[in-house]
Amino acid sequence: MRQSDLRIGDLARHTGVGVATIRYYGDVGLLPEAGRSEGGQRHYRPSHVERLMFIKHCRELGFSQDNVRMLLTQADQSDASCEDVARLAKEHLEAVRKKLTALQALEMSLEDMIHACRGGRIQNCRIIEALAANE
Amino acid sequence: MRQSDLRIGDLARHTGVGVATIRYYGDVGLLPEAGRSEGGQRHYRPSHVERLMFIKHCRELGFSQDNVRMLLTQADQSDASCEDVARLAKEHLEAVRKKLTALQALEMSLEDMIHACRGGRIQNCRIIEALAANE
DNA sequence: CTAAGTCCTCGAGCTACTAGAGCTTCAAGC
DNA sequence: GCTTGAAGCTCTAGTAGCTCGAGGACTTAG
Repeated sequence: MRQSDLRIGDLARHTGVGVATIRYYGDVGLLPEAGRSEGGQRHYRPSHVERLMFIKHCRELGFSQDNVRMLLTQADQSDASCEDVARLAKEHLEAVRKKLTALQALEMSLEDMIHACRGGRIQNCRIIEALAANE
Repeated sequence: MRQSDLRIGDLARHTGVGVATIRYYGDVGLLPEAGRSEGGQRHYRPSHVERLMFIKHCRELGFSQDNVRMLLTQADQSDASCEDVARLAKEHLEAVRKKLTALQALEMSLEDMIHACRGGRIQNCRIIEALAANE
């Protein structure tokens, strides 16, 4: 274990990623396997910090694990064109926009339902009616 | 099996809910258990169609299974006040709005990243840079 | 009676973690 | 050197809400 190495808890504090999640990322191959102490405890190099932050940012932006994997692979090929990266990002943006549209529609429906409700009994409740409607 | 009863496939076609999903709703108690033929095949009454449509609408509006369960319970109490229903709907609307806000922020971040990218190599890629950034 | 279509159960798989049980290792203080 | 408490380890299972597949049984038209 070198001076600059971190134990899993330190890495967690440095990055804001939970200990269990870090182990999980190792298991699924997002984060390269850490070195081990004689007792079996993981120790991480500074490169792990960078990589984990990269992963964290990707996840915060909503990229799936598979996409993160691709982005990591790309990030390692410094000579390659960044075409694929841009495409991935654009596709993801498209997906986000679709979700936004869907959510907005949903927001409106809910608003309508709620505004229609004037209190009272279930049997006259507009919300229940709306949910039960055949169309 | 009465004239008006439906087999699971018919119910699926009538409601647009998949066969496996209908069975699943039965298993988890959202949809009351169907009657069975001598050979063990389910047959559904018209009331099942109504209930399933109700569930479908709820799910389309993004209510969780637990919330759907509550809404169903309420819907059955025609004399009860619709207060709880309205509260549930409002809470859900709030949750939807929060998601919307988060997604919009995400959309902007992605847009910024994508606009910053001018093509070229990974080593100069602004997207990768943004993802790798320490802050 | 047969064949095609539909249905049955049971178990596993999906995403991306998260929590807990039961045990071991590490490091600081005495 | 010893103790002790924090932190680490592995493994299993659980979360939400379905979805799919295997292997077999039922149903119904011809």
